[in-house]
Amino acid sequence: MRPTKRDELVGKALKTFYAHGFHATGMDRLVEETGISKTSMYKHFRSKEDLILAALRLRDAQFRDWLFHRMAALGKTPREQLVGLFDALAEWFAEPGFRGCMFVKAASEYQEAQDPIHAQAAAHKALLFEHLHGLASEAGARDPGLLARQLLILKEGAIVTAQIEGRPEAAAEAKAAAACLLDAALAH
Amino acid sequence: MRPTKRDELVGKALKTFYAHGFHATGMDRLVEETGISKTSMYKHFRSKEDLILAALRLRDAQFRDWLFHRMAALGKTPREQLVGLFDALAEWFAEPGFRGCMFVKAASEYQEAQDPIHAQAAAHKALLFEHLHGLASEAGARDPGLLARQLLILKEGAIVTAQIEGRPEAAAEAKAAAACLLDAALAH
DNA sequence: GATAAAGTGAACAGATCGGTAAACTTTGTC
DNA sequence: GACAAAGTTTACCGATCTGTTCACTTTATC
Repeated sequence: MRPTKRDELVGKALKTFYAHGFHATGMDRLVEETGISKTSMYKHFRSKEDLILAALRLRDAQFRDWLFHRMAALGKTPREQLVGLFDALAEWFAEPGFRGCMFVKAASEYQEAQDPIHAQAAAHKALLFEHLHGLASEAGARDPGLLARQLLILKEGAIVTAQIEGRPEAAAEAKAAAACLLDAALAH
Repeated sequence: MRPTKRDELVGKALKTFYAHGFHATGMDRLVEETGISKTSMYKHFRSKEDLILAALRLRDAQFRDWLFHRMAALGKTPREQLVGLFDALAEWFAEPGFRGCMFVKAASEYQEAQDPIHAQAAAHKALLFEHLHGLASEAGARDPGLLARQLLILKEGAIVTAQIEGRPEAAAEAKAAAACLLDAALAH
């Protein structure tokens, strides 16, 4: 099973949505940038919303896969992995195409919590929490749920800061804050 | 000098942009919701972009005014004021119309750093930093710049988290993390 | 009470929006 | 090599987008 046109479409749509936003990207622009006919697009997806949802699913899979593997590579112990989260962020911020978190943008443009697009963004964040919660438990944190949530707050804050202010150093600042939290949560 | 039509327009445009987003809000919708004629709008502002910029200026003034006064009321010492930031956030998150940070949304929809809208969002964040930097200095922090940046990262993360996941508790979680950072930065 | 500023409604550009229709061509499979 | 699936081009639909034009009415001021 080679990559189908459908996969190609979703992949390129993801890039375009990420680079220019959802409302700002029209279907005609996707035709130009992907070289795929509009008729073909609407054979795969009933609506623009469906295409956006597919793009977000792909992004979720790609991002979690990348992040969790990077964290595992950057640290042996659970604690080192949690710190590694912020080293991974630093690598991401340094990439030329970095534009912030796609799910924050999605939830930003589709604000109603009932909206499927917003819901999918929230689901992505929930999956990140699960992973960090597991690591915090393994690390022996006093309150692993709280620690995971606080680390995720630092993560979201660093991403937003890096994007708006163009300050990739936010990753290092968040990392230092995370170390402080870990010291307090893992003291015994 | 009573409130002019212009101020009324900017105020109502601000609410509509905040509730529904920038690209998703057309000028015709603003005509409906404000009751102000389109002709009149374009007499005050040459373009939609100019109106957005005016709305963001108003938001910046309103938000900083509210936040800094709330922080001052919630704490006497500089340290208490910095903690109060997160109590103020909790109050904001509990408001019915809470939709996250307007400037994050603006920078999200207008991603190019050169874009005037994006630049204005960044300017707002810089003003927040200035204020916190001053307080951190007064509090006697070892590295007041770093502390201010870390507290702002917590603030941005809490806002994004509260909005996407609908979890206003993020304010309290960020507050606990901030207390940990303050303990470490102010130890002598 | 005349005058000018400010605001109004309605119609209209020209472009773009999401989405569809019909007729045709490529591609892979048995 | 027949046949179906998948993809193509082209034109089109009605709605909406930002922005303009024009003729008219309200409002405040001296």
